[in-house]
Amino acid sequence: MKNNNALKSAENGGSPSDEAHLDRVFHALSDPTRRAIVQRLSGSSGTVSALAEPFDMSLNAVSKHLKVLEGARLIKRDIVGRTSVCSLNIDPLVNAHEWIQQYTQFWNEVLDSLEMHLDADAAEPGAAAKKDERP
Amino acid sequence: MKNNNALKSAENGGSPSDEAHLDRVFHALSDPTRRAIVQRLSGSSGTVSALAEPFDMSLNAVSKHLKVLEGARLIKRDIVGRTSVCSLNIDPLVNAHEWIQQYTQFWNEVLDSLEMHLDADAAEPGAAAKKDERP
DNA sequence: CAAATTCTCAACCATTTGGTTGAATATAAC
DNA sequence: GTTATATTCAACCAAATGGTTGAGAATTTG
Repeated sequence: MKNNNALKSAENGGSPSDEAHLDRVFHALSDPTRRAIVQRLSGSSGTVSALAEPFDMSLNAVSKHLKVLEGARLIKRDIVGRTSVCSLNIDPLVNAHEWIQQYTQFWNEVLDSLEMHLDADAAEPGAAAKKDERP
Repeated sequence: MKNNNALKSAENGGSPSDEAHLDRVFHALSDPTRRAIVQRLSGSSGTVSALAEPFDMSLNAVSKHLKVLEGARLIKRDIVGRTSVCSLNIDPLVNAHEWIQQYTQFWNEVLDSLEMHLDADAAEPGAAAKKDERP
């Protein structure tokens, strides 16, 4: 198993009534503005007005988006003076990631083993694990 | 890089006006009924009524959910006689997976390298890249 | 052909969503 | 203390969502 750091943190802080939480996380990610905010916050944290600046909508609209992200626990806020600084929390992303991986992983294994059998140069066993070493 | 099969198929068939497609995929996954259907279909394909059977809602409601999943290209339908058989298409799942991975991956690397420094038995360099080879 | 099965389409309804504007709150600066 | 800045709250609105029921359309069965 890899990525166990994130997995661990997801187990700890990331499962409050699991299904409903996944609802909120996927819903939060279903909007392009909110995905852009996540993207932006993956670089560095920022205040509400800084986050709102690139978007062609009112500050209030962005504030609402931030509340949706906060509801999904994708961001946390630190109140600094009169500004509130938002930063990314990847735990719910890991939850979503894991949910999706249940299904992609199985099929990737099927396809990988299929390709292992179809590949002409797959003579030595165990080649499927080092496929990307081929330039 | 591994799992390049799914990555490849995602590049080919999975990017039609990318952003809007991600909207639809994440939205499709934000509903528990639809996630259950995806889960169910990951086992085997099924007709509309077979898929509707476990749920406490009308057949029509499930039909709508299937249409949402179809709109996100998460399922495809094969009309067999008077039944339509739905099956899973993981390409959009891989797209979503990749989007999320942009952010989880970076932090996993940070955390992994942090753990590498904290772990007592992390003496040899380059260990972070082969963590999952450890049984 | 008639009847039953499988599924979609259309209309309707309550609730949520994503946006707006305007007022209110709290902190910082003058 | 007054004014400017940063942010949220409240009300409102159009559109989308998730569900319902009832009427078709297509296919299989009797």
